[in-house]
Amino acid sequence: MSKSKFENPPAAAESETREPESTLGTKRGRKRKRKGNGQADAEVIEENAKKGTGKSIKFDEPTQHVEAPIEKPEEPTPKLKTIPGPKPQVEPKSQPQQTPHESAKGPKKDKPDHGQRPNEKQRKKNLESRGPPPSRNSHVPPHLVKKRDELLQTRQTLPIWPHADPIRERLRKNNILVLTGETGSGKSTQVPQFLISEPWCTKTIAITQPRRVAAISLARRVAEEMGSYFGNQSPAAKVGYSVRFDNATGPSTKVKFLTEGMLLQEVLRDPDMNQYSAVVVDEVHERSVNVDLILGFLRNLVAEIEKGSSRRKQPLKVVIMSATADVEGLVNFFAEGFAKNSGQPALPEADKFISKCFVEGRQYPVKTHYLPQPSMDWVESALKIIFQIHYKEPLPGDILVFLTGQDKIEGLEKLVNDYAEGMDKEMPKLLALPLFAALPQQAQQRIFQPTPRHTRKVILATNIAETSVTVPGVQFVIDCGKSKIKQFRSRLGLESLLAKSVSKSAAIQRKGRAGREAPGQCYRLYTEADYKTLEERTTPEILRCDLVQAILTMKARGVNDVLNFPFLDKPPVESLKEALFQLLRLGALKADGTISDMGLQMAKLPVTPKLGRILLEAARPEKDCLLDVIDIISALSTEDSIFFNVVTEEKKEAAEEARRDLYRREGDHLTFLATVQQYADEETDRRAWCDRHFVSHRAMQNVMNIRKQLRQQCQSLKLLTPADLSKESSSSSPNTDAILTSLLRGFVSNTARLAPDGSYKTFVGNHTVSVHPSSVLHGRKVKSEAIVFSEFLYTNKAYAKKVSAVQMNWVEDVMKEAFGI
DNA sequence: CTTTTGGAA
Repeated sequence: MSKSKFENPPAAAESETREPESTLGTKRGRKRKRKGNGQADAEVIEENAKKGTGKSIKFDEPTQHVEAPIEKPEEPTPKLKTIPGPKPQVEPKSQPQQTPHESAKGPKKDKPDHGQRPNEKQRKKNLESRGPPPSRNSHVPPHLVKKRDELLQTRQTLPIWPHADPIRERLRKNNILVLTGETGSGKSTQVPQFLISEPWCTKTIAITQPRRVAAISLARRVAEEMGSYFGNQSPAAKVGYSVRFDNATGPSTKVKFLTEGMLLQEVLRDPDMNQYSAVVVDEVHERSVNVDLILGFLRNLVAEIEKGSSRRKQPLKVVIMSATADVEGLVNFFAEGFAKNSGQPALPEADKFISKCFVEGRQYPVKTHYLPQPSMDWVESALKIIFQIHYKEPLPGDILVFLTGQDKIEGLEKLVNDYAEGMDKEMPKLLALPLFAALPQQAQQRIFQPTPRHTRKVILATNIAETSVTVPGVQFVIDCGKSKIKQFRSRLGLESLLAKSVSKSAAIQRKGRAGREAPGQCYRLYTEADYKTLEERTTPEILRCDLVQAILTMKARGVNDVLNFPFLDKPPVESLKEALFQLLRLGALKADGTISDMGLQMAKLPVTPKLGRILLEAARPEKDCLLDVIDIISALSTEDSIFFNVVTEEKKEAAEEARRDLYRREGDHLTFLATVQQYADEETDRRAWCDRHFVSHRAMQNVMNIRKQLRQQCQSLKLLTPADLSKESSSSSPNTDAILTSLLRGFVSNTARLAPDGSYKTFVGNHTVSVHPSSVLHGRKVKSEAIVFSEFLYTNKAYAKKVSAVQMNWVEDVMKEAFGI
């Protein structure tokens, strides 16, 4: 293999065909590549398990009895990972057996690959030099060894395989490696295995993932490839994972996949990351807030170790893995850390400290089509193109349509079905399948069922199909070029959710979805000129979100000077300051800006700072309503909505009737409390209870997991004693005043008063806000003098979501306390 | 009169 290629990403080699994208770290960075199909299957399995559709999942019954005092809680949650799925076999991220020679390279290229991959001879040579994996573990059962040896062949065909030795060499020389690996390169599974027997690798290797399902399925795959036990199957297991609700690591764990949030949580206890010899940060191009924080912490830590000012004396190896070819931003980012050390204003030769590596991926070519004219109505344009494809192109070949949201999806679904009815009976049929996160799990699963004979699937999806779900069998992508984006306006304390044009990198990502299994085509519902005007990158989340949580995370980990934290993209100073004030108002910071005891407690709770503050408030003796508030916070923390969203008028009335005993006149929060408590009290058949009440079983299972975790966490923070839990009886009526005033303490700025014209105006900023139609308070004839709400969201207008009625004097009291007026 | 998508001892 050529050394020069290794050190230099082949930027020059791809000039014309390369779609511009080279500003990660300096400008914007965002997702582009995705997982292999096999992994997607695993994701489906895990997803299925997570959402709890599988009948085999058993949840712990509610704790009416005394719960054993928790020293070391043993597996608080069901073992999702071992649930047998329809296809338990996890495939590698790419399917090399299907791409013998004609695959094109990378989603951004339409032309075939010319000799980037090493030839067979080189590959053989690499194998010889490396030899078969050592089989010193004779106690490992034969079936694991057999599986490992079978998988070895597949591993050797991965594009990353020949890079093994260079990667090892680079990391011996330098502590930091920036690795670009395109879709299907195999980096996530192979890199940890390349490093595990290095001389410096005396401890564990951590690999972070943005999503839980990915962490679990990758860990399972790597265990198989290594011929090792997995997770906590055996104390000898060398591969494990750690995600929320599920820690499967043991004393022998050498390779540990974990979510980004989990690593951050570990940093809280162990800022020097002493348990690790290496940290591999995967999927950096997705630029989640957590990944940005991790990169900042790592840069600080590595620089301190280098300087000798850290308590840690052993080196920490860091591998940054991204799907985008833009290494320079990341290299410069880390080089700055070293430059600061040496007191130099400019970077010394960055290459002396930081290595680079580029690994090609595996993708089939995808042909792009644009509209000749801009379209006013892209739902209609999509409809036309669906049928155009259907008439013109032979089966098989499913169509994936990217739309903005549920309403558009349902609209187009109906249109497709209507027009399909009028088709010639001889024609292949069309099967329209919606796909969005709020869709019940069962309906989501339909995209994985085999296509019926003589039928073409049309999957109508949100951007869930961009990263989270890999839809199989897609040969045609239709991309409307828009997606809904959440943006936080820190000045107004308001979030907006609006459809905006996607970035070029997102458009490329969507297009790539057509080239996973065979050459494909992508129809963009806009003109080529429009494409050229798109932003290069999706704005990183850290520039779009409320920074309160990120800053508390930093403060709790010893970063006091937040304004000088090494951000890959630095948010505006005003937003940072606004978040600092917010934390001060919540009592998480002292006046000098350092973290308070309360702030530390909040940082240890797995909820947003506002919700954490509410829990602490409820624990105060004056309020003494923590258990009830935990129930409410659990319901607020789940991503799925508890109450099914009913469409038709009759169903709406039926739901209203069925939920009558849950609804509370005080508002949504106490309605949640009643729902959680009744669900928890239901001991015979919770699923049936949910069906009767038009409540989402999946959401409630999630709520119960969070509730359990919060109860445990509150115990270890000494907010709850085992005695509290034992004397609990949900028959006693809740102290609603205490609950609502506790909520107010966290949601100080989420309050509004009734104006003479019948509208609500926020206390802070005097903005008009409407009660969201999903609230039980929506459309009330008698309005309360003031409201508190959990979310403040602008869509068609500014809405208050999850709303409770409160007394004016309560609001005034809490404002005095928070603002010190 | 309504809901992009991930994530947390």
